[in-house]
Amino acid sequence: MLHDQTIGDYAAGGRHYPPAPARDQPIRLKPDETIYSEGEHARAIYQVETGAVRIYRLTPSGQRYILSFCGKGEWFGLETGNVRTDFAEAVCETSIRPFRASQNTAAPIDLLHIALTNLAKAQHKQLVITEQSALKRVAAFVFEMAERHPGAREFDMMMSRSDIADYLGLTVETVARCFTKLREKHVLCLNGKLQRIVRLLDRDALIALTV
Amino acid sequence: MLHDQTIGDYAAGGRHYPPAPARDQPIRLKPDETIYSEGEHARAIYQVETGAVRIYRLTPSGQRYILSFCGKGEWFGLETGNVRTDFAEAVCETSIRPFRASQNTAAPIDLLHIALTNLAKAQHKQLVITEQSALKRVAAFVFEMAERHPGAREFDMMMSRSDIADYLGLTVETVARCFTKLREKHVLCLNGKLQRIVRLLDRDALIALTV
DNA sequence: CGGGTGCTTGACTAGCATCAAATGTAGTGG
DNA sequence: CCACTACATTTGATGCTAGTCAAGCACCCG
Repeated sequence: MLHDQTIGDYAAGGRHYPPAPARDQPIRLKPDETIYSEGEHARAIYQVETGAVRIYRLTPSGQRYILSFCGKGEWFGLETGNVRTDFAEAVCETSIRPFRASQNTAAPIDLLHIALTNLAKAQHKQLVITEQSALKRVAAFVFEMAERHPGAREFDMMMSRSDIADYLGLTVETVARCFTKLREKHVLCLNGKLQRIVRLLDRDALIALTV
Repeated sequence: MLHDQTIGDYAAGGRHYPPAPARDQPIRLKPDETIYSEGEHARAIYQVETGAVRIYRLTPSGQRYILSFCGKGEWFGLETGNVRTDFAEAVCETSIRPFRASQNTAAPIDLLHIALTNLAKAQHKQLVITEQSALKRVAAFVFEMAERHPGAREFDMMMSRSDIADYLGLTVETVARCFTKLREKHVLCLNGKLQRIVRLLDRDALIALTV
């Protein structure tokens, strides 16, 4: 009976064929609702169906640092051990699907592929962050968000300025200033009461900024 | 015959039981010798036996960014696809052991565990880098190096100042200034003609700096 | 001795954090 | 309908940190 086996267990002893998941019911979440917290026992991994999730840690000094945002189709919650090392929260109205380690039913989840994808994301983020200049980082962020809405004239970032700041290692003020710079350069427009709806005016200029 | 299968192949199609490795002969490397380069076909993963390896990328502007240093026992070279996305070089006299995907012989390699370990490393590094203040970053780096030599009075970092700078997203000058500050604070001594041999004087003070 | 390399130090500057305040929008209650 | 609060974003003024440019030092080797 594998039902109580945790994700961490087969991450640690991954010599075994990954147990097939039992497809659980999707979970609907309100904005800022917690999915799991640091220190908890890791029982499942998740796939985002709609909306977005933020994965973050709190430093000893209480500062929040957002490791990643997960959008539609992306996986999160895979840990090295069987204890959560970070927090997961819904950014907005979100629906996620949990997968637990249980008896073989359907096709097994490709945990290795998920881990490698997340690793590639984390490495790319390292480059973005150290690639100093606040404007570059914000441009890279906007580009990343735009890639999630291919072909759309406009899209909603959904994250607050402080989410973006904690993601990019900047302050809220600096992020706001960068957005106004991007507007002044006619790279994008911001709409919506919270100015989170982006309309890209000059995609090439945006890309040029991230280089 | 799986002999020509690449790492990327079973990373992408990882639903299969990881092929058991053929234990290849160790490779001895001189300082700065290349192990693989961006764009090459990924044929093997490696484990460090002695010495150290730097994994890095070059930005479009030609800047080097070091993603990680791999020390004794650590694995590198596992890619999402079958093409190298980064460079690997020996930092110093180094011996590594390659593992190729070939017919089942010995125990299979736990690729998932390797991927998750590297992911955890990458995430930790994100925190270190965004945790502003050059001194904190350098302190965290020294601590990381010290952890690789538990119980040793002294140890050789082996990396040059510019390696450290490219790893932490700082400049050589800033790194040097931080080391002198650490000396002034009597946290450590530096010995050797290249000032790369560290003697920790106040481990607690070092840890306090990284918080 | 001269040149090369890697580390350190100094002077100056640009860019981001910090502190503070203004703006805009929505919601509440009189 | 308007005053008032609450919240997120934006803007402004100022200081500090790390980057930049430049020079100096220590060591090694031909």
